[in-house]
Amino acid sequence: MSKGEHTRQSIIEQAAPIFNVRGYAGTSMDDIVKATGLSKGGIFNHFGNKDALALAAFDYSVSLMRERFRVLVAGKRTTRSRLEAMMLLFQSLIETPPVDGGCPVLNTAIEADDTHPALRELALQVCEDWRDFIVRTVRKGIELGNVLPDTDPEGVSSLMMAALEGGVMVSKLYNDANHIRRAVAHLTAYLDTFIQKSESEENSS
Amino acid sequence: MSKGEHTRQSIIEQAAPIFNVRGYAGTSMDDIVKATGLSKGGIFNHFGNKDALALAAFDYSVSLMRERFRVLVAGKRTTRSRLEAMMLLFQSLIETPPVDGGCPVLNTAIEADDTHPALRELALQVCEDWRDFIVRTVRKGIELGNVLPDTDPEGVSSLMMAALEGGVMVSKLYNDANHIRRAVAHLTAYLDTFIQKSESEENSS
Amino acid sequence: MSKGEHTRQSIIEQAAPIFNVRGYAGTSMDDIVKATGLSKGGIFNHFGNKDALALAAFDYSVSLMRERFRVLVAGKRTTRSRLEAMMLLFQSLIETPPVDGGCPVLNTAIEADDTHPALRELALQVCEDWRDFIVRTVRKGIELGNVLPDTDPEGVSSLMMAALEGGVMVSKLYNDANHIRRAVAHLTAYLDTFIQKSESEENSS
Amino acid sequence: MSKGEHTRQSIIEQAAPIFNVRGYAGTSMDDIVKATGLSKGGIFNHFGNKDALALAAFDYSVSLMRERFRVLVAGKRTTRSRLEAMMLLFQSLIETPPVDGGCPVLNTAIEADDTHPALRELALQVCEDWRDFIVRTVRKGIELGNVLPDTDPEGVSSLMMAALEGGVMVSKLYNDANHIRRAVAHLTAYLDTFIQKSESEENSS
DNA sequence: ACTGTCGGGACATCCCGTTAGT
DNA sequence: ACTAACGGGATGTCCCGACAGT
Repeated sequence: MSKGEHTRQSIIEQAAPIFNVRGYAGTSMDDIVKATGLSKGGIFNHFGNKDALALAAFDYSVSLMRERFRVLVAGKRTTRSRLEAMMLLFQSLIETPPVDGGCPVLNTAIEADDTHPALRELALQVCEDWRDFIVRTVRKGIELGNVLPDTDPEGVSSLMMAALEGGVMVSKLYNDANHIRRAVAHLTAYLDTFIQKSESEENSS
Repeated sequence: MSKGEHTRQSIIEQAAPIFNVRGYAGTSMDDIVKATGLSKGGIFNHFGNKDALALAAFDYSVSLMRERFRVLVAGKRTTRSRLEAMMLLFQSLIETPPVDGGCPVLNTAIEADDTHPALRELALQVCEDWRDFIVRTVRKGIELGNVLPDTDPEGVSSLMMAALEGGVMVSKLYNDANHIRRAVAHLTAYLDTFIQKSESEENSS
Repeated sequence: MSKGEHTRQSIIEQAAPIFNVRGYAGTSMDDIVKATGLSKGGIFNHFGNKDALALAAFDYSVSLMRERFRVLVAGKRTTRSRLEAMMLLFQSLIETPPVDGGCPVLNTAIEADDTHPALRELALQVCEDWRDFIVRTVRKGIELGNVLPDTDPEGVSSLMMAALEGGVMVSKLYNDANHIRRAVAHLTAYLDTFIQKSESEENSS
Repeated sequence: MSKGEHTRQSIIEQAAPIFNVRGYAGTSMDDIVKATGLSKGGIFNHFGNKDALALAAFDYSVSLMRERFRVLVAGKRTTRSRLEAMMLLFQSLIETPPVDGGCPVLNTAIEADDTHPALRELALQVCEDWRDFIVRTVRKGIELGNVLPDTDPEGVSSLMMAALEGGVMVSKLYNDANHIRRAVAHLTAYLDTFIQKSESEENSS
């Protein structure tokens, strides 16, 4: 990585938590200047404007979540364990946050949905990835016969995303991890209502 | 209502959706000036600063939700119907929004939790009221024998708040009411797992 | 005094120390509103604008000094005692201030001399009255033979005014009455250099 | 001097007389903007806020007086000539002002003593320097035997500062240099009452 | 005579982005 | 690639004064 790219990456890494905590409108370029120690020009060299930086920072925050998810889901083959990995991802957002400020998708969706199309689009994309993961996992379970055939994958994914993102919001508001934990506990129990108890690793190869 | 109070109320009513859509940091006093047609001096006469106006606007947005909830819960005596009223409240936020911009508690919690203690406190208060309603409703059901005695009221309330607020967020992000509807559908089914089927109005008098 | 006049006077009395402490530019009409408990309109009823109030307040502050001087000089017939009364007036400004903020003439002269002709004129008028008192007192002493005939009344008055106003300034800056006391002590000794020791009351009738 | 420093210095030099004439509260940043031709952003780049600029402007005005005093006192070894240099400094403030608006210490002390601790402190510091010069000069004279041993250095310094600052005020108010001249004339004569007539240069080496 | 309400503009400060210079 | 310096405009707040109503 060239020196310039290194600087660029460093800016992103330092900007990400700031945007995630204060929001797009609540963050000024000067905040980034102070955090990075660079000058204004130095930052604008890498990002044409505040928007471009915010987008990159969002991407970075999301990449931290993706990486964490990759680890959590590694080796998980069963429907249940894969869906549980997703739950643990969100629970870990509260318990051992990869970025300050909670879930970037949640934060960005809430701030940007009516005001900032570009950011909104990004958040939507990530959310869609997660929903897609759930939908595909459930579908595959159905195909494999581990999941009750009349299970609605869309219903499961909507519920999970809602309960997990909502759990993050409530836990952050109360500063109490129990809320997300209870949501996860419920979802875990919920899995049993449509996943066969006999499911085992060999099912999914 | 005196003329001044009328103006004040009018400012609040016009400011509420603006704050709810753009957020606190994303809303400028000039936005309010333009929306109300008043001058800056005229607005600062009623609200000492932006904070005071934002707080009042939040209160107003919440009052609209409270009023809607009051209607939804009116005459509802059973545990199930009362909890369903709460779900319908959030579902209606998407289907027939009382204020533009989604749930003010969600929006405010997300923006303010790390940056604006006064707003955060207000959001927390409202969230606590809702949680309290759920907890008390479940407890009463247990006392009356309609609800399975080992049901955890805190667990129910955390799950419901998470799934409903999260459902609002996801539905707004996708601009698709189906997500909150699916969350509500699940919760409705979930009620059956701890509420006696035989529950009827005469139980709670 | 009618009710209106009473209110007017009350406003003046409460505005005077505020203007004297914070200066004309540093005082806002809202400061006066807060201090009086009246509304803005109530004040503008009595004073067409901020200027008019400031002028009246200055006059009032000066009147307090005049009254105090009247008491100090009462019955004083000799050249020395009359000049000493003037010194005690300024010393008392520090030791037992009739208005907060020091000498209104000094304050107003400093702030207004280059910026506010009306206020400047007022301050100049009062200063001239004091100088005039000194000049006439010395002249009369010369006429009566108590004061050395080659004494320069203008010189005495310029020195006294300078040393007294300057003494007030230095004492206020240091918050230490000793500076004005030392200036007065010097002036008192200075009087002996041109006033006959044998001067006694019968000289001035 | 770098370009930035040059600009900064230029701002100070143009701001100093404005602050000295109109006072801190009476001067707006726009006044500075107009005087310098710079934009607001350009000025705030060099001074974080109005206070910082006012402080720097005060320092600059004082530095002009210090430089003038340095010239006046250069080569002056006798008690009398050194004290006379101080008098001439203040007299020159009226006759050939280094900054518009009179003595910055006087102006600042009057405006700031009850309202602006930082400015007050600065003014006090400078005043203390001057007083200290007088006290030390007189003390040295006593040690050298040129000054009457029972002379009170504190008394001399308080009187001189009072008469000189007060003289500046009166002369500015009347727009007539005679007042400060008369005060200086008196002080000059006053020196003879405690300084030996035979004092000559060889006394102080 | 006094209050309540409001307009219009000023004020200090912040903010995004650009440019010259190295 | 990075800094220093700056412009131009927006932002929250203050401030003087006006006016309607009582």
